[in-house]
Amino acid sequence: MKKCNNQSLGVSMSKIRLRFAPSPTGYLHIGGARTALFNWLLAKKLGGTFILRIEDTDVARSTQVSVDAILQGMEWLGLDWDEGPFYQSDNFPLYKEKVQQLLAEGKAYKCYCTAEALEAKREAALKSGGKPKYDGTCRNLNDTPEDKPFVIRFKAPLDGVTVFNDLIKGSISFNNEELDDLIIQRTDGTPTYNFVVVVDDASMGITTVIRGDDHVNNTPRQVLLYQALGAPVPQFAHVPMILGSDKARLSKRHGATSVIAYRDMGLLPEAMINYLVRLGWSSGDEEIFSKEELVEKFTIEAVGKSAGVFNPEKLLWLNAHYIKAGDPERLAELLLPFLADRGITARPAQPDLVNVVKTLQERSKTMLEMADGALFYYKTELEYDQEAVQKNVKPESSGYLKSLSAALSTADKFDHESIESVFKGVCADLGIKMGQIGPAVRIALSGGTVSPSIYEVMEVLGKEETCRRLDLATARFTAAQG
RNA sequence: GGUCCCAUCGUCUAGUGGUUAGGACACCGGCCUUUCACGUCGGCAGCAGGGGUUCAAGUCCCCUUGGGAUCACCA
Repeated sequence: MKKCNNQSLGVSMSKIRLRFAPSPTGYLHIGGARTALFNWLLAKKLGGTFILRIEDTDVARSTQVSVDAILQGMEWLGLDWDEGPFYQSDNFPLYKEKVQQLLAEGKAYKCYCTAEALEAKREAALKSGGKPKYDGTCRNLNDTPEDKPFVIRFKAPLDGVTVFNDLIKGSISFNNEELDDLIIQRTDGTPTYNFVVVVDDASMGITTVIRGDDHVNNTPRQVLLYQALGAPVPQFAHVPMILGSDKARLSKRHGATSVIAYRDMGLLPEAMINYLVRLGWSSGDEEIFSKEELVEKFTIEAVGKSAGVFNPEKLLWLNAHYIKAGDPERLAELLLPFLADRGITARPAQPDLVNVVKTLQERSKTMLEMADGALFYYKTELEYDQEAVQKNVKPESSGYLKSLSAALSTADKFDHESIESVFKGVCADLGIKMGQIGPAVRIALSGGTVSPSIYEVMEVLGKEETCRRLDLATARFTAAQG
């Protein structure tokens, strides 16, 4: 067992509390899933608490559909939470109270500037090369026009430096003069994001905030807010972004970005977890990690600082690995919906799906591929690949198939070994080599030139069905050759 | 543009002053083989550039370049 460093020891002793706080304005995407995973892993590793909080203060953009999609994504990945889901929309009274507190303490003020005026000033500043920050017009207003609409701004310090030690990126500092007086309550009385996050993280006792890189610039404002509220400042860990192959931020252009879309493409959740964690984190030269191993080995300090490019090929490789290593019974269950999409709506009795899966595990990169590969087993009437027939079926093929079928039908056992020995016996009797009969047999059994091993297919199909397909092909090949 | 962050093969990464710069995906070739795969063996390929510090720099410092994030009454 490795020694803990002081930092993680300190965290674990104070019972770490983490949260994942997505906003319900879309599905759970790759980046969010990884952030959730890192939170989950650290909570599990340190015996802490993982909280799910839905950031729905933007009532206009938040939807229940998105909430459901996020929950579904979390569930698929197996990222369960200890508390929540909490909804920020349930906490409006608390935010109101905290705003009043800051107002009473002179740490916030009412601002009567209109959005239009602000926008104009911002544009002017930008045009003249200045900074587009709030100019502080209402900061020291004496006469307050009570009848006009207003927002409430946080009175940020004008000078000094705000520093925080990021668990991933190290020390990050900002000059306070770069920060302006951010709005904490809108004209309509609803609170804004930066304020709400702080109030919630403080009231929920969050000790460590793991979130996307895109929040680093918000962090100094939030630190200031914690201080103004008299709350302890949590530790921060900003995980780098995930980029597309063009090094631009991952988006729809780069293919599916919802984790559920990957499920529908035939990915296994353990492959997704494994891929996501390795994108930005590593443990020596290891590539394959079970969740249990991750819980044991993961540390937030080992997460890399730089953005990573999403690589679908590697994801696919991991998926192929987990399919190969997976439990056939479970894979059979997971295969059902993909078969249903292909017209096999009920779980077929014959041939046994688990046996079918076993023949396909080593040759499927996705469950979707596996479903495609499984189809021929369940077709009563195969369509032969014409090109394959032309190339591989010779005038003598029908005779070979007939002999094979006859020999097979008298076999007392029908396992891999006995099938092989009968097969070889037939070849010897006919004085031919495997290559002279193999392709035609494969077409007879599967309809094409690509399938699992012939012996395996025969075994799974069973004697009766094997002979039926062989006989059927004999007839059809004969007919085709006239 | 301001601010903040980042920089090892095409990609994900190991590396914490002394290494023939390691692994993985992808790619290429050999082997295995009744097909497709799996597997296996081998190959290609990298420290962005420039200055320092040091006996010694991928590793420390500075600059340049490049990339990203962010500058809302969104989150």
